[in-house]
Amino acid sequence: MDILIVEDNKELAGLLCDFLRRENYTVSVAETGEKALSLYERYGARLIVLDIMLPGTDGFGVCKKIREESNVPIIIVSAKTAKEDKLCGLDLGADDYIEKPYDIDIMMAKISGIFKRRYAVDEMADGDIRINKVSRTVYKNGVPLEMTAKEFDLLLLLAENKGRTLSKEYLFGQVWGSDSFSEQQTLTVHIKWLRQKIEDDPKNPKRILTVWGVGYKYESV
Amino acid sequence: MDILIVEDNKELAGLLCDFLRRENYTVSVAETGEKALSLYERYGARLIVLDIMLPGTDGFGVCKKIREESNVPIIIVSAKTAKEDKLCGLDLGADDYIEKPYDIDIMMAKISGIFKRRYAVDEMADGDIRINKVSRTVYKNGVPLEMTAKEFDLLLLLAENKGRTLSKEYLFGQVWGSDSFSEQQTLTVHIKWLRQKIEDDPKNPKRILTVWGVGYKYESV
DNA sequence: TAAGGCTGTGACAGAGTTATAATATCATAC
DNA sequence: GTATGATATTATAACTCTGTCACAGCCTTA
Repeated sequence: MDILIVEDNKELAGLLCDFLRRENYTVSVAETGEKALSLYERYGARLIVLDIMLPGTDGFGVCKKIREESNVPIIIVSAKTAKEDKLCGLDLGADDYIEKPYDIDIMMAKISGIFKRRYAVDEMADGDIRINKVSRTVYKNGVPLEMTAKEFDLLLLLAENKGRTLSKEYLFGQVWGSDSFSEQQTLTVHIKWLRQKIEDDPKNPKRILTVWGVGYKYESV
Repeated sequence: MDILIVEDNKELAGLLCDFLRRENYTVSVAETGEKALSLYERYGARLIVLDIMLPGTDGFGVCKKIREESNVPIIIVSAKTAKEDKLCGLDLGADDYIEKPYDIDIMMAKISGIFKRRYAVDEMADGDIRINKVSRTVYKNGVPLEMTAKEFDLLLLLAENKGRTLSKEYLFGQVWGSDSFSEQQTLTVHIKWLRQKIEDDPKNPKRILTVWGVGYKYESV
């Protein structure tokens, strides 16, 4: 499981849950401290969003318990805004202390940031293609593809501009870092190699499309 | 170096610096983005406290540059309180975004928390490899491996950035503490020695992988 | 439909990068 | 001062990447 939300306000929990699932995280919700601990015991989590005011064991207690055995990132969320409460939460080992009500975009950004840094995931996905910028690996249906430096740069540039036609001059300038564009062929050859690696049928490219007389564009399958 | 403060307001920087030194952190202050980057390149840091409004390259630029090659914790501190600025900072990979003026106790708690979670971990484990930072020993399937200082530093750096491709320049800068990078070969030779110790089959490395034209990365088996 | 320009393909060689082994230098402890 | 181990350097080998070319095939336009 990716994220465990500990929150007794069902509406709030549901909202965050929806946003997270939309970003493809797997999420569970616990409404009491006890449930949170047992869920964490059984299934673990890669991040915990923890409310302080809970029936039964409160958030501080949950935080303390979890920290006894794990460094899993914990974001405390609370309507308690007193400095003492924040210090208490931080001392107990929470990674962050966010005041209620919070902005959902900020929360999402913090969560995604923790995942990126902690689990080294900075990926863009498009259909069965997944491009991991941090490790510079490309996956197709989960299978890693060996990419050379130039191939990776070229693919990333195209994929980040999905649907947009990029001129050959532009592509060359960005990837080769030069405006000379001496050899037109160089680019077409690299495009060919790229297609051989990521297209199902390199002869009939579906992802990296030629735009005649202009350049190339990346499209979803 | 433990903490790099990037802040052009000398008074503010001095204050934080004093508090931190009282807690026995080693601290440096950079007053511009450029200085920050060159200091980080040369000496590294275990945490960066980064102001946004700086003369020259602003904090966002510094953050971006650093994130291109490192997961070092970054706390952004700024008088800019707009949601967009916060999102921008978080998107660039900052661990936290603290508004100015901030409470020094909260800041100290956050810093100490980051150090505890991130560095006060005596051991890190990854599959059958266990790295003990205190004794500077590496275990493979419980069997201790003799590591030289350089080998250990290199392995730890790679392992702490698991999944992230680290450039040769960065690796050299961090382990050899120099930006000269005079001798490319030095690094490759040490990589080879490392592989001989921790890879099952040093000829077919599965943990320390070459990223052609870029550098190396550590991956779980 | 034919011509001309644009793109795709396969092969190859050279450039550049990395791996390896051997040797030299340095620091440290004895 | 010597022995030892760690580290740096060097030379060479092995390998991968990249750019180039020639030619084939395709698209567009007249």
